[in-house]
Amino acid sequence: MRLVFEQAHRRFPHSRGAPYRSGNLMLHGWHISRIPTAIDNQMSDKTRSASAPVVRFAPSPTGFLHIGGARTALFNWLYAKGRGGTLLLRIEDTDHERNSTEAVAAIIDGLKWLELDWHGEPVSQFAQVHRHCAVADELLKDGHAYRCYLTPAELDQMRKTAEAEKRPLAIRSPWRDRDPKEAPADAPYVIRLKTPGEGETIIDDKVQGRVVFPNKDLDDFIIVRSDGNPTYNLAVVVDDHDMGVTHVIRGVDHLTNAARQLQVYKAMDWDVPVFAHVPLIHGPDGAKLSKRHGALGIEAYREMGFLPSALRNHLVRLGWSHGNDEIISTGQMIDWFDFDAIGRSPGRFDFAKLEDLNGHYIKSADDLELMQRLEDILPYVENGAEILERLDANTRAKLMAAIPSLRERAKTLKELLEGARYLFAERPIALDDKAAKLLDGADARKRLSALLPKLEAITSWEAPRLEETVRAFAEIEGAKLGKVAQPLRAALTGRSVSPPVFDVMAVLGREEALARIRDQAN
RNA sequence: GCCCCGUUCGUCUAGUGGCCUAGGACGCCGGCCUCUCACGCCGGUAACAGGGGUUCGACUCCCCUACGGGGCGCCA
Repeated sequence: MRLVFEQAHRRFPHSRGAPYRSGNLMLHGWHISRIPTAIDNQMSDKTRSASAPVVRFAPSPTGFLHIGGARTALFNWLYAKGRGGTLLLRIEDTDHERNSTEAVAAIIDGLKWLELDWHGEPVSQFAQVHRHCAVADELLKDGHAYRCYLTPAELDQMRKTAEAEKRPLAIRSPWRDRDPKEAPADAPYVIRLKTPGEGETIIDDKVQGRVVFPNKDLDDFIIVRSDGNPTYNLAVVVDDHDMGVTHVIRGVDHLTNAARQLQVYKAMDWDVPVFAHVPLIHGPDGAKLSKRHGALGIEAYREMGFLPSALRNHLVRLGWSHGNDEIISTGQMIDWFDFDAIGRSPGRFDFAKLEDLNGHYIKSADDLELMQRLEDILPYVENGAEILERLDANTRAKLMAAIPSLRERAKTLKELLEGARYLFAERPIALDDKAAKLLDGADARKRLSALLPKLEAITSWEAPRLEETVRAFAEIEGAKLGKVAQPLRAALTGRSVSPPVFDVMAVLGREEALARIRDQAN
């Protein structure tokens, strides 16, 4: 399938006049499709109410879905869901050299895991080159753009001069007003947009407010490269327009692009979408997210044992608020989310808070869902393979039975699994240092021996009955419950920490529990 | 360097001129509960970057400075 995608890229060389492409691409089981034609749009327009927003999430497939992208996707999704709108997914793959099909798969996988759905098939921006070029030609024809024959060396010189004079570089090519007939034959050229040069470009941003850019600072940016490929700033505008996008919600790093893109909208006389540029997310130290810290792929969070609901909750609270609400269900998010409550300053990703949130969601999750998620991450966690090996009908039932007591003390699925290890341990179970110490005292093992017959006499092996028995025993012994319960815990789990011992015994089952106690009694 | 944006407890934030001796959450510290660990509960620590204005009154409005961030590609 990957081949198909690569082939398609090859089939449409980056030169003018490549054949128009139709049909869809398949990749990792996902269709990457063309933007529907105008006729298709008319059809789907009927199903959309006039006021319902159309938003899009447009990641570039240069890597995995990172946390900032995930939040952008979430904001778009929430905005659409809350208003009966549509979320579209477009892969910005025009820079074929830096793209990878693995990245597309990772992004799609990440979105699916986060449970963010979109409408239709993901769209490949690259598949639209011809349309982008057609628009560029139109711009050229109408005099809104021009061919520029400036060489890299000349550009470099301009840059240096600007720097020396300490003024910003705003390229206004001499070719802007030159007669095209003077153009050197066969020389490579780029197509630049003829921008106003004077006045102001105003972005009325839903988050950033009214942002004014002096046009003198906006240069005649390139819309088509010398190899005939359209650039990003042209492609987004054309695609957003063709896809009927009404609201562009993306990171602030695109704010200055919005000013440039606005020039394209104006030149084409197209409706301008509503812009909302949301602040970025920083790493724990306040610095920009980098690969070293913070900028993990979304799948890393899954492997750390976080629930998508918890991640969504944390993500939405980063930069957006609804009064003092902290734990916000997806339904509430959808109802409440709007631009006016988005702040303008960047937030930091806080693992401690995510863990706390995750703990809440683990507590309230459905047993079956939890079980499923647990099994899902088994391949990725330490000792997971071991557990996976021993997971059969019997152990699965035990795990299921233990979940209520385990979930209370776990902040992540990983911790939950860690707490469940006693279920999978094989006799004689190994004691950790603290557990060994609990059984070290002169009385501990003796007590276990004395307790054994009482436990063996129990007919209904259930937590309340077990507790009753042990408590009565402790009383007769004149010992505090802890003096009996702790050695018991050590014998049953090999550790000093576990869910309540009576629950442990119940979950383990009569035979296994008694056998473990016998192993440690003298 | 130039352009744009920001700055409330350690962190995420509430706050839209008087309700603020600034509230919540996470974290941290203490206590209670207790068979361990958690949970839960109670209590504590801790912030309006600095300086000028405007106003009867500024966390809230304006200006400057400092600091932080983003952008300034034939990347997206």
